[in-house]
Amino acid sequence: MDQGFQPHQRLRTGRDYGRVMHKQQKAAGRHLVVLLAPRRLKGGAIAPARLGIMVSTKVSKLAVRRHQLKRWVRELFRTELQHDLAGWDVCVLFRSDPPADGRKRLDDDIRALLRKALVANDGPRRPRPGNSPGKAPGKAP
RNA sequence: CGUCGCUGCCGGACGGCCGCGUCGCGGUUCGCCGCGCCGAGGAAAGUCCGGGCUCCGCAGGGUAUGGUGGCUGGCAAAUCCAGCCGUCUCGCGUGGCGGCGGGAUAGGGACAGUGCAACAGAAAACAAACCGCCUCGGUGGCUUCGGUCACCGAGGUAAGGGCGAAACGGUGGGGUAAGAGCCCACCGCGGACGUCGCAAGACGGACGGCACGGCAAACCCCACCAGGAGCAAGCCUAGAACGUGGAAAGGCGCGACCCGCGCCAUUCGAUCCACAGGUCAGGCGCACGAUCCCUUCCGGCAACGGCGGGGACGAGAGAAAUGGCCGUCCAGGCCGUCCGUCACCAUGCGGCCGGUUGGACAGGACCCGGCUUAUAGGCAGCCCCCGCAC
RNA sequence: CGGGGCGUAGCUCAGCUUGGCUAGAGCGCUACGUUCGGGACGUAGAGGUCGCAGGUUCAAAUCCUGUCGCCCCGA
Repeated sequence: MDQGFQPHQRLRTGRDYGRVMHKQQKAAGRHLVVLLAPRRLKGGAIAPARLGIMVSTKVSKLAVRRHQLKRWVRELFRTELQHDLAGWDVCVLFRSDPPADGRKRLDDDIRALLRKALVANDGPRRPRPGNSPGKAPGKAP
C-alpha cells in the first residue's frame, strides 16, 4: 500500500484553501473542524486526495506544539485515510489545543468528523441560484 | 559520605520498517521513479544591546531627539567580558583602630539655574527663639530690708527638653550674666602643594576655622556616542501597462528641522488627486565564515592575543521538511528479594532477578557576538561546615 | 522585522503628571431598617501581595532596570 505523502497531495495555495472553505461541506468537533470539497482532474479522472492543515497561534503559542499537531494529522492521513478520500480536498482546522496525551482520541474524532462531513450535503443555505460561477456540486462517492 | 550554594559541561546511543525536505547522480510515458549524502538548539525563545551585509546621489555642518556615565584593558563592537579603584555592607580579628576574607554597587556635576521634602516639630535650608537659661526695666505680694516669688515688657543665648529620615560638626577643658569654634586639645570637614600610580585614585599635608546638608533612576548642566532604514534590505531576468480627467508653480531627493549640495520642471507643464491598467512570476542575495574541533610554543594576574601543525564543511526550501511503530544497549528512579567483600555493626561499594518510566525546556526563516529568561535528569570542580557515620 | 499600549477590590475603571496626607468611585457582596413578602430605597460593613523580582529614596501603586502575561497597529 502506498503510504507516501508528496507535494501534489497537499493544498498549497491560498486559492486552494479558499475553494475548500467556501464549499460549506463541513463538520465541527470540540477541537477541530473538517472541511471538504470535491475535485476532478481535466480528463474527468478521479484526483488523489489532498490535505491542508491549519493551526493558528491561538491554538497554542508554542511552535513545537503546532508542528506536533500537524504531524499527527498528516500521519493519520498518510497511513489510512488518503485512499478513501480520493477525489476530495480536505482541510483540517484546529479550534483549540487538545490534551497533550490525546492523540488516539484526536484520531477517532477526525475519522468521525470525516464521515459526518461526507454525508452532509453541499450546504443547507445554497447561494442564490445563477449567481455562482458554474461550479459543479460535488457528489459523495 | 550526603546536602545546600556557585561555576562549567552533557542533555541519550545503535539498528530495523513506513514516511518527509534540500542537493547530487541515473532513468522517465515529463505525472514522476530509483539510489546516495546531509537534515534544528543550548537556549533555535524573548528581541534587551552590539556588529556584519544591503540600499537610501554625498554623509558634510549646526540644532533637536535618544543613549551612555569610576579607571585601564579585551573584543569587529557593545548596556558584553576581565582586572583594578571608590562607596556601602557582612563575617573574622583587635581593648580600640589599622588589618584579613566575602558580597552588593547606573559610581560625572548639588559654589549654572529651577524645583522637591508628607506627618511631626518652635524651626526643614541666604536658618530659626516654643519651653528653658541669663541680663535689664516696670507693677504687685512677702520680707529678717540682704533679697525672693509672680506677671508684663525690652533684649541676649543654640548648652538642655522634645520632633523627625534629616536640626548648620563631635568629645573634653577654658571662658561667660547665661552661652556660643569665642579660645584650646584630639577627632571629623575643606584643602594650596608634594610623593607614588598609565589612570580611577592612594599617602602625606602648609593653611583655613566650621563655611560647603539630602534628592539629579526630578527638570537640568557637562563630557562622550549615534545619519536612516532593514533580507518583505536590495540586485537581475521575463511579462503587462506606459492611457483619461482635474488641480498646478514650484516640486523632489534622507523618512525630526535648518543650512549646504544635487536632480526635475515652469503652460509641449515637474508634481499632486481621481479613474483605468498591472502585480500573489522566476533567479541571485543564501552560507567558507570575526567559522568550528584538536594541539606545540610564546605574551598576559585575567578576559584574551600571537606564530605554527593537523582535521571538518555541518539545514537553508515556497507559510516553511526531523514524524510514527519497534528492538537492543545505556542511564537513572522506586519497590521487593538474595548473595559476596572488610574482624564485626551501621553506612557504603559490587553483582543477580522482577515490575514501571524513556522523560525537562523547547523547533531554524539573512548571518554572527553577547545578555536575559525556561529547563527533568546526570557528570566534574570549588565553597560551606547544615546532617550522618567513623 | 519594526512600533505602541495595558496589568489596581469579584467586575468596569480612577489615582502615576509634580513620590508622602487616603489606595478611591460605580456595580456586585454581607448585616440591619423599611414591606405581609420581594424589588427599589436608607444606614452600616467586609473585601486590594497595586502582575512578579530587584534597585534609587527617609519614604514607591507612582521613578529606574529586568521579567511574566494580555492586547493593538504598520510593512
